[in-house]
Amino acid sequence: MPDDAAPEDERDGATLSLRAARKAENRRLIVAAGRAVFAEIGLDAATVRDIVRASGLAQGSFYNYFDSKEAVFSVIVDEVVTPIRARLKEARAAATTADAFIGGCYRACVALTAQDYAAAALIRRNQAAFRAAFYQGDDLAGAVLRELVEDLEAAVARGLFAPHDAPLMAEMMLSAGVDLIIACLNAPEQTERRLAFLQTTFETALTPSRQA
Amino acid sequence: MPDDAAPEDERDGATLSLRAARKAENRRLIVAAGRAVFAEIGLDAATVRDIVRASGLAQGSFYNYFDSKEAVFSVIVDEVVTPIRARLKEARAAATTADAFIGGCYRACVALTAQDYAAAALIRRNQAAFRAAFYQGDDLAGAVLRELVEDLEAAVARGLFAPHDAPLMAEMMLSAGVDLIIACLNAPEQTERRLAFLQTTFETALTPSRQA
DNA sequence: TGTACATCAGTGAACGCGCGTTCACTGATGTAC
DNA sequence: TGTACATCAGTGAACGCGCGTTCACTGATGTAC
Repeated sequence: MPDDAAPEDERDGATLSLRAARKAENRRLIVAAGRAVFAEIGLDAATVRDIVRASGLAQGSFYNYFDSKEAVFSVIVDEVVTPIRARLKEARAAATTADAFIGGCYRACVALTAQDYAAAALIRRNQAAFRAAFYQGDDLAGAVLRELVEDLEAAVARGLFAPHDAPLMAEMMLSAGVDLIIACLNAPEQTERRLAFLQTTFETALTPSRQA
Repeated sequence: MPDDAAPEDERDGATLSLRAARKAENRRLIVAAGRAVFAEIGLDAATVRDIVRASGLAQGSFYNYFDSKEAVFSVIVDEVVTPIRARLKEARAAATTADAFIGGCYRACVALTAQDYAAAALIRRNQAAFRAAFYQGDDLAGAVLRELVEDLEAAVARGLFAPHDAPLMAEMMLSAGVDLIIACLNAPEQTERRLAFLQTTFETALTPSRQA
């Protein structure tokens, strides 16, 4: 059974041996091929052979790196989610107003769509898998939801938002974020309108007392 | 090519001939089998043979009724969406307060989950397909979104809600409805909490002036 | 440094399998008289 | 009503295909001396 985690052949900071470098490179090829295939036809429809063909390697090589297409997909989900997660945390930590908190989150989503089209297309084509990844609490992707809950509660504590059901609010905001990414990919010209709508709606919902 | 629409062999209200009755019955068997299979393993993973096996018919019979599993799925989507659509329209038409409008919609979603477990499980397992069906504007399923937009705009006109971006609000409410159905299937004990949250949140967002 | 052997990932043909779809045949149902 | 023929949906074996996975073989890389 191959190790599905990142290879750690680089013996303590030394440069990689030729062999280890090749392994790392081939692994990258397979993951990149998986990204392309999953973005185009989705996890369910994709086959191991599709990925192998797209990678340019021989059929048999795949199993030196992964046990299944699902293992590849899981690596890709982590790669896509990690930067989003970082940017979201950052945006909320910097927020001193409700406006900045909400707008920062959604602007980060839009930025992803603009900067990494492939990742956004991947999310669109594998919506259910990404939603599940975001919602399940245990792994890295689930952390996105967990951290949003924490940040919402902290924001309530320091008076940024009115008290509310933070776990459910977080789910709703996250779901709206996924919808936003997909919608902006399908109709980029509506991006600003959507951002404005989300900002107004969640601000109104989260700070009812300040509204007209 | 078989007709994928409902069979109309019943010559103008006369009782069905034996043959036509058998055809109708077999068609029903295939659709019912499709419901079970799609709910369990999803459209993508399902095969024509899975459906045939579940129906009890012979392999070859399938193609007397449908061209593909997708054709079966599309019939099922219509069957599931039609009653939801009717109940939603009804609930909103009867609403004289913002509360009743919002609560009525989501209570209708929950009622579906409670009364037709199979349909809810089908939506959960085929989330992407149902979301797409709800969002695309042309067919029956797309009508759900269209009608919600109309009803929101009418509600604004008669002063029930404050003015807002109705098309985007409708999308968000619909998305939250799908999430609600799935969440209530996964954790029925949270149903009331979720209903209360949606009601509070959307009422606050839609009638900001009346909030504390 | 050079040589000889050990290691290990790459290769692609080959396996068995389940798939979608077809089609000649059957037999029940419908029709004409 | 009864009989003879026409119609048409049901049947399941059979087809070719692409799939996941394996494995004996190769040859480049690494190691020992």
